[in-house]
Amino acid sequence: MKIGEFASQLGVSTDTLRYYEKHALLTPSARTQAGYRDYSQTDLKQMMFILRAKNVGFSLAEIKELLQIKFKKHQHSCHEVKNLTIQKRDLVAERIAELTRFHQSLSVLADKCCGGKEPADNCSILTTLEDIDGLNQ
Amino acid sequence: MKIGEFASQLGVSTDTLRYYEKHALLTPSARTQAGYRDYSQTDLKQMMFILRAKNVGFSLAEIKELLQIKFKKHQHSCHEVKNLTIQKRDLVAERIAELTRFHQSLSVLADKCCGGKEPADNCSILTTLEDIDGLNQ
DNA sequence: CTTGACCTTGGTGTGTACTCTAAGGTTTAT
DNA sequence: ATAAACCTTAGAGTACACACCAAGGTCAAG
Repeated sequence: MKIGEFASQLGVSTDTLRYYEKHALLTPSARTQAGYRDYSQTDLKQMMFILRAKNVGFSLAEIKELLQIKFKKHQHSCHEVKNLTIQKRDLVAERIAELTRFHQSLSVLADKCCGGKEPADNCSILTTLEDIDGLNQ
Repeated sequence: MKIGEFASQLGVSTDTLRYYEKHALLTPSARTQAGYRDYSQTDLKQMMFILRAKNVGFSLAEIKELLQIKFKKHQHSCHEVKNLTIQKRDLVAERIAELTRFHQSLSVLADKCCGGKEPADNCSILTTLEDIDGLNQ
């Protein structure tokens, strides 16, 4: 399968596939005589693995690690895989916590402001940001 | 106040201050005869405004907008300011929702895996990612 | 045999918020 | 007088995940 068909089957761009190849995530198993990339069913499975891993939040670098484990499963332990997963989950949790603090602060700000048509001279949002730390203790 | 002292008072780097100046967030009110940046108390207040806005999750681009409003308050309305705040809050909420989905999927994956020392040949995390969509419907 | 659709490589651009470097000028203390 | 510590500019590098472009080769249809 040439790159164009492969890409449209997966709903990604050909640029993405070349990018993944450059970063050693997916190298097509063959090339045609003309030098065209020739993707196989195995490549399809691997690409689906990559897309699923992306869907659960893994970065490409992390997916690369997962693939290396997947290629040599008996040289790696469940422990390793679970660790990667948990580390990622905890990182995501931290980010959620940070964004939640943002959300909270923004809600407080928004609630303070009337949101009317009048000039912003006494806008509570601006004055709160100007004043001595009302938000972050 | 020269840039070094100003920076250490605020807990930021001199690079950051030059960066903010380049991006029109904070231009020191004066220069010394030698061409050194000379920051005033007003600059200090403005920088604190910027840092507080960052602390509630605004990006530098958004802070720039806020500053432009702040400089000419009577030419802008509360409505504008509140809109910026609410838009940001909603964007943050979307990002939280996405990360929460990631967190959920990663938790499901982690719970499936024993995490033991045995080889990863039958690791549930890997097989789930290999198998036909078990996670994303 | 030519047109159009596809493919190739290599390189550049995007957005975010800085960080670092090089090559040089200034200030302060000894 | 000179060393240390500061300052200046312009420009390059970082991470992430691609998108876009140019110049050219290949392939199938009419």
